[in-house]
Amino acid sequence: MGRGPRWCHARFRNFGYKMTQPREIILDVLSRTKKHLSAEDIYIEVYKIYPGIGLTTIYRTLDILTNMEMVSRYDFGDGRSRYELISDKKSEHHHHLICLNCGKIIDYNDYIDEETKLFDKLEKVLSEKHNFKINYHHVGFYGLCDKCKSTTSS
Amino acid sequence: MGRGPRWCHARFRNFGYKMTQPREIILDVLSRTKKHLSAEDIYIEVYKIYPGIGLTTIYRTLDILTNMEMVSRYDFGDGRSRYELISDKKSEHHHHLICLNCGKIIDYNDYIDEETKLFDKLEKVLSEKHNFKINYHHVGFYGLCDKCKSTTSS
DNA sequence: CTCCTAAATGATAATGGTTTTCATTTTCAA
DNA sequence: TTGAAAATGAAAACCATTATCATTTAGGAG
Repeated sequence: MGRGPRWCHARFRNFGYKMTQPREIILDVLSRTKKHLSAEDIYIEVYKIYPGIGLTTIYRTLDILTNMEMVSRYDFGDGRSRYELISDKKSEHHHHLICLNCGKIIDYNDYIDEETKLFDKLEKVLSEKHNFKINYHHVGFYGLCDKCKSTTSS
Repeated sequence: MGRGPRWCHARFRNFGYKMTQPREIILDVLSRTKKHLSAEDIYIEVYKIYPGIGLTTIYRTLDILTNMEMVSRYDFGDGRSRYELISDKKSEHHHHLICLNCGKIIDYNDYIDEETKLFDKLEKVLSEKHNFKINYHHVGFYGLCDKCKSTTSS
């Protein structure tokens, strides 16, 4: 997705939105990380550059970006949503390992071709069978990471 | 999982929990539905049979059942968790289609064998590669259901 | 069966992420 | 440059979930 500010500006326009400084900075923060940031994480980063920012604007911008399909929203079950810029590169498609103890998230794309093949087939079959328009899918493996496996008593 | 009250009672004991009437009723409600109930949904159902019930008990029991791996908790992104009794029958293993507009959830198990095969392999590879103990995985397809597809303007 | 203690319960209050409200500021096309 | 629509941010509201705590209950010991 990272085609620079020019491209983003046009895209915002196309969706009937205006490009503003807060939005630019939020996009910038998202593009500079590989982590899965929460709204507050993003707020803290944006605040360093633009202290006038309000948490509300973060939420509103993330909603817009999600609707524009520039950002994925994930619910990993820790009570807050996490956001990730969608890459335009197919090679960066990935899914997640989520640690139930510490919340650590690992991206993986092993066997992604096999997965893609199966999921393409599934999407086709399911969308026809249930007359369902599928926009995207989420896959997550939940468990205990390296550290928590040895630390946790459970 | 539905091996009757006798079996559940023993299982509770084994985990150091006591079997109580609220817990029995909650299990009963869960076993009588194929839907993906929220805590409040469950509260409403239990209330019909046992009006003394408190919402706190629903949450606590669901936590216990989740830890005992008798129940799956899902976050489909609508701001509330949903719960589903885990079946002991392999044939009832399934994943979900979630409507982003109305929240309708459809279970599917097409190509579940192929999926299982791929996921078993993935779990093996990923758990070794990242030294990660995988407990379970979630797969969800998000989009618009039959009705919402024709209704929604977006 | 009766007691006793730890566990469970439920009413209430608190928490915390997210959304709404609304007066003010900003964008951008004319 | 200007004006109308869109965006912003501070504050309050919302609402699912969790913590607190006094009371009740389950179920093993005797």
